[in-house]
Amino acid sequence: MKFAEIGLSDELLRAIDESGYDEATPIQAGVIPSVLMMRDIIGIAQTGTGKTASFVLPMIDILAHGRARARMPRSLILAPTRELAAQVAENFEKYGKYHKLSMALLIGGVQMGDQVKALEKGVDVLIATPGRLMDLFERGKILLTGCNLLVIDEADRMLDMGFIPDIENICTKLPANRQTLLFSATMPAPIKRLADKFLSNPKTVEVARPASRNENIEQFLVKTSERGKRDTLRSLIDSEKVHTAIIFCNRKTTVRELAKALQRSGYSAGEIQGDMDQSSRTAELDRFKNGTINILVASDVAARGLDVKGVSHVFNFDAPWHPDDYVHRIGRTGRAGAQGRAFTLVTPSDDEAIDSIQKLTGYKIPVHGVEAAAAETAAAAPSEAEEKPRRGRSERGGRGRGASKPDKVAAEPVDEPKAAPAKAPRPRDDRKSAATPKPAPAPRRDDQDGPDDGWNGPMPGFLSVGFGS
DNA sequence: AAAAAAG
Repeated sequence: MKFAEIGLSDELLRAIDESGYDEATPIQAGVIPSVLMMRDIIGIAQTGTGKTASFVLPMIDILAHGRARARMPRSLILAPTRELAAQVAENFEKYGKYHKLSMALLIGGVQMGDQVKALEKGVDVLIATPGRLMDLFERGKILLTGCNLLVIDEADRMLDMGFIPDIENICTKLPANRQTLLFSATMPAPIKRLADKFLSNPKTVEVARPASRNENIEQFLVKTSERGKRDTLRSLIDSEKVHTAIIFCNRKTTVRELAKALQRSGYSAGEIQGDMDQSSRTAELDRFKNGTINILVASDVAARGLDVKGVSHVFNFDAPWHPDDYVHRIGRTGRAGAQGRAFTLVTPSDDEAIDSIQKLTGYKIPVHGVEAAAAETAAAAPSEAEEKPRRGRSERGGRGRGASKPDKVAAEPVDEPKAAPAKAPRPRDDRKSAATPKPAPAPRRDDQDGPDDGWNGPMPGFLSVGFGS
């Protein structure tokens, strides 16, 4: 469905057009008309499906008329992390450029002064993380009685982070006859209860089944050892022709150490994790988005919802403890129709985690063959001083259970690589390693995602075998 | 087991 047929204003259509969009995604086609008719919505979708625009666009038109009063925001969007809140704000700026809507972004980690000032002037759109919102509310800086539109974004993540009581609290402070939109990638029971309690006669729009496999993402397990992880990762990065990658670790300390190690090895890498102050977090994310760095080492702060265009690879340096996190992490690639590859380093102690991931997704992730061998070589002759070889040790995972069960064979062929558009060339990465010259990064569009935002996926020239379970 | 979010 075309945006022009969806019932949006001309000014908005112009902004959409200038952002390079024409066709609405399924979630947008399902949600936007109903929001314009003032219905409550339950949207079951992950980001990358165009979910954010599905509420931002109609909100801009709904809020186009009328005027905000001091301390009385007209609408409220709740997001679980600061980065996601900022991302929503960027969308309002992009699509609202022909409207004069006022907006405030209320997130922690930054000075309150500007936020309070904006509130005093009156805002049409308030975008907030729960903590800072509650804080300012309790200080009497916000009145929610005039807030007729509420969006709860990434509700399942809010649940994971223990925000549900806050959300309920906030809901009771809004007028009862408001419009409420709730978005969630999955629908666990507590979220259903929340929806039953605070939405009236909602329309449910579902575009991707939770934990269903995104066919655009090729997944692999890479067997390694605790000690061999860094070398395994480096050889993977080198052999994979990485354009842009996010590397997930389970711990903030691991994030920091790995980012440093990669920098020392000459990679153009940065980090993002919750112990960094907000300005560094934002700065690192910007460097990644604008191509100054092409590798971002991250904690799960970046696992969900983060929308960076054209991420070609996700590496799980650590297998995530919770299977849900796996789904969210790999979802940072293969977005908006592009192809992506996701590699998870597994050590023998990760068997359980991998089991539960495979159970959740119903997909047996093939083992990547070549790198496992490379890891053993690497472990026997580490390139970095801190990685002492430890000999005479079995690198075999799975306690031999699955080793004799090579059921799945060849990796699926990569789909026809899409030609990348030749505009906005990214800065080159500056790896110093001359032995393995990096391919020039594909050009990248920074303004939006889109199906043409691809890169040339390498054809895997190896066999994969099944992982024992 | 960790991370995130208020400070």
